[in-house]
This record gives sequence, C-alpha cells and structure tokens, in this order.
Amino acid sequence: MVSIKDVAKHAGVAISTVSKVLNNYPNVSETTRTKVENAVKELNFVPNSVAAALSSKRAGRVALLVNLNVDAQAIDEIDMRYISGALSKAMELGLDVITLFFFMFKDKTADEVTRYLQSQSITGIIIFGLSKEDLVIHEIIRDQKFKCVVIDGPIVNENTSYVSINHMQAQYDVALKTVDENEFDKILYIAGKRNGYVTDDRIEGMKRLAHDRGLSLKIFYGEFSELQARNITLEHGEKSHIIICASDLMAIGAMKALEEMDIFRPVCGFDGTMLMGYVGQKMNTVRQDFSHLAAMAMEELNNLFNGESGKYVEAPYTLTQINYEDIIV
Amino acid sequence: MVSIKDVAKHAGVAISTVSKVLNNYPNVSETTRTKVENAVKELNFVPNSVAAALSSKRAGRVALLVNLNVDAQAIDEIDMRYISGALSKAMELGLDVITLFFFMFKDKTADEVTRYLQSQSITGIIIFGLSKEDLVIHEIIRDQKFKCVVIDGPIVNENTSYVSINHMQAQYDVALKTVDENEFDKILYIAGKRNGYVTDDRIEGMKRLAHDRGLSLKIFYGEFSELQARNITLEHGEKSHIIICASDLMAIGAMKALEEMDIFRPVCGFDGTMLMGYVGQKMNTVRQDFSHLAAMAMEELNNLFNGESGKYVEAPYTLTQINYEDIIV
DNA sequence: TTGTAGGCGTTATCAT
DNA sequence: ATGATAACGCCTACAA
Repeated sequence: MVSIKDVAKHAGVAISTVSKVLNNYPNVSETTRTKVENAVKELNFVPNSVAAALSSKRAGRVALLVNLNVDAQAIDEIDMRYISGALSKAMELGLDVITLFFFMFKDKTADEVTRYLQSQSITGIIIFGLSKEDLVIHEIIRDQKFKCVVIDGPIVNENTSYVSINHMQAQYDVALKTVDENEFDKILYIAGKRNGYVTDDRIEGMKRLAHDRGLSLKIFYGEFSELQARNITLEHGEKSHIIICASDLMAIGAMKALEEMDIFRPVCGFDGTMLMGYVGQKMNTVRQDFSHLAAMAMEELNNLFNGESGKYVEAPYTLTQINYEDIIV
Repeated sequence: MVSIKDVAKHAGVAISTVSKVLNNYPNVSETTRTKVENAVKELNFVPNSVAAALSSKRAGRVALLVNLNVDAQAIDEIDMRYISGALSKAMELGLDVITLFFFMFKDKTADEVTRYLQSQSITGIIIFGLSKEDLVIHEIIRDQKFKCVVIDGPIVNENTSYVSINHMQAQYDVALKTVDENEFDKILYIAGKRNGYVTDDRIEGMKRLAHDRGLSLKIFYGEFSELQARNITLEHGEKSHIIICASDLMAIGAMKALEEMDIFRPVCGFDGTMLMGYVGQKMNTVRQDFSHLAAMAMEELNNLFNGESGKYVEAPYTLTQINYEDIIV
C-alpha cells in the first residue's frame, strides 16, 4: 500500500509537507504543491482515511442513523433514498460514513451509544426518522458531543442543524389542491404518529386550510399505519367528502377501505413514493426528494464540521400525482 | 475518551496485556484476565476499532457492496433487508462495516476501486446483486486482495465464498406447486436478466420440471422488469395456461397485463417480497429470508477472516403465498 | 516555507 | 505469563 511516506520520498519533501498539501494548508509554495500533486498522481496515492480519523479529531467520520421500520414497505424506499443520497454526497465531500440503525441501540443508554460512536471515531451524525420518544437520541443531541443534523426533527443548537421541507405549507398546498379539484367541504384528515415531529406541522397546515376555506375538518391519528388508516376510513369515510392522509401508505389503506365500502372519495397522500403506483389510481401527493434531502443534510454536517453553527435548512418539495404508468420500468 | 492505556493503569498491568485479554490471546493467567475485565467494566471501556483497524491488517473492516437499482420498488425492500441483516450480524461479531453502492464506482477501474477500499482499511467485502457484466468487481474478486462473499453469484476461490439458495430447486418447487394446483400444461416462463447468475439456474429448474412432467415450456427474458413482463404477457399470455415469473415484480407486471386483457391465468412469482401484498391477489412465490442470507454471508466472511477457505454456503427457502392481509400493519 | 518529532489507540514482536 | 517498544498512516505543533 502506497503511503504518505512514499509520496514524500517520491516528491523529495517531508511527510508533513505532503500532509499540508493534501489538506489544503496555506504556506505551501506553488512549486512544492505541484511537485507533491504530481507524486500523488504518479503513485496513485489515496490517503488512508482510517489513519486520518485516528490522528485528527477534526472533521471526519459520520454515522447515518436510520430509524428503520422493517414492516412497512413504503419506508424501505424512503430509507434507501436517504442512505444513497447521503453516501453519494459524502463521497463527494470526502467524508467517511458508516450506516447504523436505531434498532441496534435498543435498550442501550445514551452513554453506551456515545461510547460506541466514539469507539468508531464518529464525530458527526445524521439522524433519519427521529420521533419524540427516542429519548436516548435526544440526550445525545443535547450533550453536543457530536455534530448532528436531524432530518424532520426541529432541533437546533450550536452543534445541531435540522433539514426538512415546510411540512405545514406542503400539507396545506396538497390538501388545497385536492379540495379545489373536488369542491367538497367535509374533510377527514388522517394524521401520522402522535409523537412524530412532522405530524403537528401537518395538522397545523390542515387547520389553517380549514380556517381559510371554511371547511369542516375531522382529525384522527393513523400512526402512519396502513391498517389504522383503513379502519379510520371504514368508520368515518362515508360521512366525509375528501380524505387527506399524512402518508402515501395510509392513503393506500384508505383507498382499499373505500373500495371495500364500494364508495368513492378523493384521497390524497404525502411523500410521493413509488409505492403509490401499485394501487392503480391517481392521487395527489407531496413529492419529497429524499435523496436530495439527505445530500443537503450531509452538506450541512460538513458546514458544522467547518465551524458553522447549527441552523434550520429548508428543503424544497413539489405537488404531484403518481399513477401506475409513472412507475413501471 | 477512555483508552486501553487507562485500562492498563487501572488494572495495574501493561498495555499489551490488556490487548491480549481483549483479543482472547492464550497465555494470560486467569487472575490478570479478570483484573483486566473488571477494569474494562468499571471504566466502561470500548476499544477504538479505528485504531485497531489501523494497527492490524488482520480481520477488520468490511464493505457491503450493494447493487442498488434505484428505479425498481421491490429492490429497495430486498436491499434494506440485506443491509440490516448484515449490519446486525456484524455488530454481533464485532466487525466494522461501511456500506457502499455499485453506482459509486461507475467508470472506475478495478485498481481505483481497490485503492479506495484499501484507503478505508477494508479487508473483506460482501457483494449483493452481482451480475456477469460487472467486470470491475469480478476483477477485484479475482485479484483476491480482499476476502469476498458473493450473494447469488457462483464464485469460489481461496478467498471467496458465495451464499445462495438453491435457485434451480426453488424454481422447480414453486412452479411444480402452481402446476399441481391448476392442472394445466402450457407454461410461459418469464426469466430474469440474461446476464444474471440466478437466471440460468432458475431456467434449468423450469426445464427439469417441464421434462419431468411433460409440460410445454416457453421462455422469455423479462430482465426483472415489470414493464417487460407485462409486454411479454400481453403477447404470449393468452396462448399459455400458467405464467411463472422469476421475480415478484414481474409477476405483478404479468397480472396487470392479464387484468387488462380480461383473462385469468395463474401467476407465480419469486422472492416473497411484501410488495406482492399490494396487488390484491394471492400468488405462490419463493420466500427468501434476505436478512438471514446477509447474516450468513457476514458469518462466512468472518470464517474467511479466520483462515478458512472459500466455499459454497447454501441458504434455506420456503414456498409461500402472500396476500394483502399478510402485509397490512 | 519546510522539516522534525510526538502523538492518536491499537496490535504484535521480542525480551524478560 | 508479562511488559517494553516499535510499528500502522496520518496530523500538527513547533523548530529551523
């Protein structure tokens, strides 16, 4: 394996000089810089990131912490996009990444998790799928021993940023579109998890819409479960004109219920997953680009590494309709 | 951060002794062993795996190399199960893992990829979704600079194992079951990728079945694409009695086509993904436990690390039917 | 501007 | 059986 030592020898300079070139230090003359760069090229040198991580507690290794819901189909798709988006950007930025799942830390204390992360020389974490109940993770964020970026969880401190679309506005928009298309005014809203961060925002969006348009609004928590959405629809679907759901998966549950009841109601979802294509109907939904969201998170983490303070980063979304033809490959 | 040095001090022994205890070396007296173990407990010491990886070229860091197909829904589910299964087992075995995707190495040479992996101190690779066309990966396997475990790719050498179900037998079994249930004899088989490893095995299974049962068998390559399966079915579905597909996704495509044509044919799939639930029909399929498969692969990689030679590891499968009620949560 | 040397936390070799 | 000590590959004061 070719090391920094070989490069130094080849370029006729000291190891530290090579290191300085590699890490873009100032105070390196153009001549030595190019000498070193040539040596790097000729020897096909790739710095060993493990050694770098060990040696400097500076920027470095980041953990992708994913709250994987192994039972819900739609979630897989979202998580895969998160992960691949984050990894691509990390490679671009030269950051070292390991992927971890919430379930690995079940029954562990914040201290234990912290120690584990430190034992991996982790200095930054990106968190996907945080809910209010994940106390251990919250504690870790609060301790600020790591730079953190939370996706969809409104937490900011000196070392913590969060990135998210504007869930309130998005929910407002997609519901408005559906209402406008159908001109009814009794709305059934199937919200997400009672303790999920985005749930409150989206409910707020619905309330604003109901107020602005003088609509009647009934809200139930579907917990992002297809089954619960189905049951809620079976019970309250008939009395409503439109069913707005806080996730595509729940929208599917609602639609299946409506089919069963043999009545029609416009249904709209949230997330814009491909799964929507398999139900064989069109419906409005909010399309989030999860891959891009994750890339933004990685970029923000890099900013934190570079000394910036935590902040909120707003991601874009679009309204869309997904149907079978869009999916099939 | 508490290091091995602190443990040594606390236990009143030398650093090297602590290391020996940690790595289960022989030639350590019971007394010192317990002394050290107590110190580890009391100080909540977790060894730094980055430092370990740097210091020893022995066992160590493994790369999960996943061939992610970002467009096909069903694939996400399978990949997530692979990844989570592998990561869980790795944690159990104390192995360090990073996750990588094929697309990250697009247009890179084998040398470049090798250097990258070495720069990460990778010593073992588990490969998911290899096809005959991935020449660079094949070269890397051939070079044997890393211990490799390939899932579903029949490659074995001194440093390479592969784990897989018996695709020939599985395809035979699930097709036989479907044939027996329906008593028809003209079979349309929609195979997978022309260059996929499992495709040939499965076709062989179909041929054996056709021979054993005196069935007529038409074979087309659907490339694991829902759309192609749909088109093949539109063209040849009517003339056939039963449609056997090499993946669930293609089975869905076939069923959609049949619906469109307004005719009925028994359809069977392969993989046992939850996606099957969303089409609202029952069909036979082969259920592979991808998570377990990945865990087996990780275990086998660990065996390779421990000096064993590459070999074939056969994984179990079951026949099953999946339908809507099984999925909804 | 460049080089020297100590250190990051382990493992591994070799005395003792 | 135990303990110094030199790597591993890189970073970073500090010295020159």
